[in-house]
Amino acid sequence: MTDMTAGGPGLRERKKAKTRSAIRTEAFRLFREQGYGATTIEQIAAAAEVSPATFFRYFPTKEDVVLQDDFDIVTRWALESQPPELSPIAAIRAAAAEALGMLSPQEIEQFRETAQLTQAIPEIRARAMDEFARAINQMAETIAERTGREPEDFEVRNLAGAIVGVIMSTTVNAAEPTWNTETMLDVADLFARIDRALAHLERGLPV
Amino acid sequence: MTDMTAGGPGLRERKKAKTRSAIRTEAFRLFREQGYGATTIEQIAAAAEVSPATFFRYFPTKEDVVLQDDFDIVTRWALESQPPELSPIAAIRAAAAEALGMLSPQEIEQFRETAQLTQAIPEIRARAMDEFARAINQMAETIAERTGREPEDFEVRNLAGAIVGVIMSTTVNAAEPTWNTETMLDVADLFARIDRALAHLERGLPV
DNA sequence: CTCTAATACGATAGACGCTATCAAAAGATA
DNA sequence: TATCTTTTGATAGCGTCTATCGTATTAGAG
Repeated sequence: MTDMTAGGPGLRERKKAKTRSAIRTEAFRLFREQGYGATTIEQIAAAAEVSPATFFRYFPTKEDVVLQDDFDIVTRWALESQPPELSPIAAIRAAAAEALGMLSPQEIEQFRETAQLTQAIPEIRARAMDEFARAINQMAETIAERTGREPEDFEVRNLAGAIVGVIMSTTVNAAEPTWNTETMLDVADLFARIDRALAHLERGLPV
Repeated sequence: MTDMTAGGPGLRERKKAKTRSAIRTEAFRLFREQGYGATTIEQIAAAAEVSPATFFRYFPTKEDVVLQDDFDIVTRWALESQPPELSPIAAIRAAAAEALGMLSPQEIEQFRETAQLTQAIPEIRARAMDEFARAINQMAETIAERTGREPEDFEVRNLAGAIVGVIMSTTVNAAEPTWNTETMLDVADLFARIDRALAHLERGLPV
């Protein structure tokens, strides 16, 4: 038995991670240069130096190149490490701030580009909204743990829905988006709005 | 000048409505019999006795056959006809109950099938979630009218987000859906849950 | 180092959703 | 009837995605 296995992930895993990263990087570059719709899988595969078939081994659909980020894992971790005496909403606010602080400038840029594509491309936006729905279930589980109630509890799920809802309201654009590709998106500002929305919810949404 | 033009919609419009209805009816029948994914546009077009090209003239995508219902128009109308002294949430609750009452048994059945497909088919569910996002904007406009504030107002949009969020939480399944196609869906029960969720929100979401 | 089993890859073929174009058919107008 | 507009069908084509199969690479054991 050789000793190499103990160290890190094997050679195979490293190559896979490298290929995956290459595909994503090249895809985003092409999206920037030509736009999402005008970029084909064939082009992405060629740029990443893999076959088109290999693309689909790493990402089930074209949309997943954009959407499969690991950010929600970070958020979830940050949320679970909040002190239990905080109220659910307060814990989320603290976790969000913490998660934002943990992102490297590169990751922030990646996040920014993802968010931008999410707003601009209908298919991607739809998929992102679907993940909001799954977020309700996750949120319900977290709230259930903190309050000692069941994740299926109606009021627990309802609170989770309201939290996700107000976060959505900060993400979804108010006016018809004026898609001059110039519309920059400030990640820090987005998080500030989310925090403000949650604070408003905590006060009972007075209008 | 003949008198026929004065009466109702012309022959052209009637044929169009008929074709549209035929496509939808046949599509839903095939979805029931074979499932959504296993049904092709070609089959739907053949069953409705039109060409595949004509299908796309009536519905931009396959998903739209399921999703383009006129229910939200009904809801919107019911909402605007609520007395202005009601709070936004109370008005929505009253409007929902009223809208449900206005549906014929056929329309309820159509609604039921749509909701079922929406939960079962990922692509459709994603599209439906996207319409929830647009619903936030509509809701914000309605709330703005009722409260005399701007639709772009942060707190107005936030309240709209929370309302749509709790409605989502009643729609999205809690547990992993056990998709034995047997899982029936009771429309009246769904509306009851929505009403309960809004009442809970009105009380400030106590847990 | 060699052999074997497991795994990833590339190449190919094909189904399906969807778009574009153009000529034919049907409805409206006079 | 004659003319103009709208709707339709037929055809061709692009791009996403699936399935299959032979090959190459890696892991693990003798």
